[in-house]
Amino acid sequence: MAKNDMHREWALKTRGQEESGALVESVVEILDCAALCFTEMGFQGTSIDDVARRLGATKGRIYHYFRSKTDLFFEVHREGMRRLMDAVGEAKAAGGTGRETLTRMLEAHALTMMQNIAYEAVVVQGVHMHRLGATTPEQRISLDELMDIRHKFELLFVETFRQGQADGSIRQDADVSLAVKGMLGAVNWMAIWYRPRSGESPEQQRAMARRITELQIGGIAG
Amino acid sequence: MAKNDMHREWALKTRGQEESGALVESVVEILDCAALCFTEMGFQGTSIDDVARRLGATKGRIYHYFRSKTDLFFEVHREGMRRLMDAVGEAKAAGGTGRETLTRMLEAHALTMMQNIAYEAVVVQGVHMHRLGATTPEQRISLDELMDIRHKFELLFVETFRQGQADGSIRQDADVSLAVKGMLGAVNWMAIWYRPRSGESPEQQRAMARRITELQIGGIAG
DNA sequence: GTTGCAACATACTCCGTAGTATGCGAATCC
DNA sequence: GGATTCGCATACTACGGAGTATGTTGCAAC
Repeated sequence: MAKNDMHREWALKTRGQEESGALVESVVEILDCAALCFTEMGFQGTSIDDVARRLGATKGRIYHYFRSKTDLFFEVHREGMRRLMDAVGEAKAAGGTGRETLTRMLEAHALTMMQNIAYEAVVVQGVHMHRLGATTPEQRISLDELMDIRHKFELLFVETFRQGQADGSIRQDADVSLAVKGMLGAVNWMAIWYRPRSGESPEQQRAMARRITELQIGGIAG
Repeated sequence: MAKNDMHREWALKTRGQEESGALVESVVEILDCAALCFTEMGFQGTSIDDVARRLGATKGRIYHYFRSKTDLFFEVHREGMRRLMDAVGEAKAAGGTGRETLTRMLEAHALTMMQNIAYEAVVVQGVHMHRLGATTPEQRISLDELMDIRHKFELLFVETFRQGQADGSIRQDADVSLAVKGMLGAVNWMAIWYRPRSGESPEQQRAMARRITELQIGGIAG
């Protein structure tokens, strides 16, 4: 029952400055490897030893920082969501019509997906795992929290969509919820097919994000 | 080394008539339960005993028809893809402009997703598992075969898209591959969020399929 | 310079689960 | 009507992998 609880603590603040540097670095390294493993082999398909091997370390190192495999997965998920939230939130902050804002948000979403493909693939997986009934109560709390964030994320888009309908930049006759789910689906699906081509420049990624976004906003009608 | 190979054989013909009825029925029952389990708990999260319990039977019944858990998963995947292919293929067969055809295909895709949500959720999962490196050579062949079908499926849309560009019903300036990936993503994502509301009529489902399709074709611009 | 703790590594335990070997009643064949 | 095969159930094995208990090393503080 040793209360060595550095375990969870750091995750909560997650941003309380440099935090002694080396410590954070070690944790981030674990998260990175875990994200890759989970992405390639799935949650259940990944063993802690797999992650450790990839780290060039052993289980000990991982269990020193994370209570359980599920916790580790959640932390990767959380980090992925945080990056999405940050990018989209910033895009929403700048002004413009609803449609302009929505375009920027979607573009930011797509770009974040591409630049953090491992983390975001885990996020997608986590959403899919949503109805994974059999977990400990403690873990279910974490999962519910993540789903709550997810919901807030979707709400950002819904709000902007409605704002666009109000200012006339977005068509009135659309089912908002369905439209947003469709748009987000198109971008989220990138987690499945997108893999960075070697030597792909940020500018190329940005261009691709713009193109996929533009199609979602403007449709394909000729 | 008993060569009791009813195992795989039936799957290959898969369509050689009623096939003595009761046999097929038993297999289909297994596939249905497996689809539900895989959907709810994921591939690795589902044990053969889980599927058996849901069947009100034991492992024996399952291993009598399927060589391994992976085989069972693939068979569910295959069936899901078959249903998609059938629906979309039929939609493509009827004439019209490229855009009209593409609209019908996408609608059929969406509707099939809704009406076979368990199977199609497994399909989505299977696509995600694509790069599951560590399988037996035999299973990798199955997986590659499924990915090939998947690719052909996407090709159906790409062809129609190009046809639409040729006949002027679809804008010329779009990146075809990216556009199709986006559209399919929007619909595939339904596997994540869509669950049939109790008492939902086929007509309501059809309406939803139409709406989400129309948004993908026409965009949201006001 | 020794006490203490952080940051791991090593060496286990223990249980769930895939796969197998075998049993067994009922239908089918000859 | 005996033999054989089908369609499962039962009983077992074997192993991988999550989690734990316990070292071990280095740095920091005093």
